[in-house]
Amino acid sequence: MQQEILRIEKPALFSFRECLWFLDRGYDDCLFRVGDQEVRKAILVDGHPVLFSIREEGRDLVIQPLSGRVTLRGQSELKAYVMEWFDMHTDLSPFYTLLQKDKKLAYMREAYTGLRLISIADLFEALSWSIIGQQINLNFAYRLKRRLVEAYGEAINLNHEVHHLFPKPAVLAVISPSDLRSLQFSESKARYLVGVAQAFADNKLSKSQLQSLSTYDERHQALTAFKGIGTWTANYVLMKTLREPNAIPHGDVGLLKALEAHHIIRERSEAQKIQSYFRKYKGWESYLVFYLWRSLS
DNA sequence: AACCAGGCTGCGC
DNA sequence: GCGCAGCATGGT
Repeated sequence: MQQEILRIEKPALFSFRECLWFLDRGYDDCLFRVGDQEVRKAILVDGHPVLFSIREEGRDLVIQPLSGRVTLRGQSELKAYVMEWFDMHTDLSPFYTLLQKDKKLAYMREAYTGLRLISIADLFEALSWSIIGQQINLNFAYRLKRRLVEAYGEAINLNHEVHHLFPKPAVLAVISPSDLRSLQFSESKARYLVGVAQAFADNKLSKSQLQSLSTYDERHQALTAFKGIGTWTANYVLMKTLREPNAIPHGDVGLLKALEAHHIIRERSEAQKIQSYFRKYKGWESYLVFYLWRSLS
């Protein structure tokens, strides 16, 4: 059953190719598949699993549902999802003006033109992913995520390809942390993950509840109240899911590495220097972090 | 073979 | 309030 395609007009300073490049930068992410000119992904739309592809066509991004039934409401939901995934609402030009003034980073304007801060729209997925990624190298982190997703997530099969959705909180809320030990999660990491899943299942934590808080500090605090969510994780999620423009995952090893590589700091302990550097990017801190991450690949 | 990876908690001081 | 070991495993 071929379904109706959806179109989104691309904003200025948007490069689908740069976004795809970032998605496919050498890690084994199990939640989408990047092809030559397109990406395929499965998500829950209007309560139903839907597999879709995104490609470019002239001035538009074209979304093609590949399996699953998309209702009329689902269509606008799917469009909204894609716009959020690639941060298509933001006007990047103020950020590029700031970059231009920065001798060390001005090259990024040309090198990464149109790269958008790729989001993780789902709060539970973002928290799980950042808990998984704590302290270990990214290859290992992606492997852990794949094991978790393949063990507990729904799957859509199409043309001998399996497309997974991230597990629902309700599913992970009722497992035992020791079940995750066999996937090579550490004991504490397994506890954090199940604990967060239970918080979602018990409705003690949700994206909308977080969004209803009025200040950054309140949102940050609401997150760090849970075991396993420290300041790095909270800021990572505020950046990737809540799209806080001034979120900085302080202490992030990748960020520190990139700052060293650009001779912005000499040592990783120079917190003051980092703070004053970011002051020049007020309102665009998270974009700066994202572009610095991009520079590592 | 140590040492570090997209950190965090719990402990001792 | 601050420093530090321990965590599971892979890569260098």
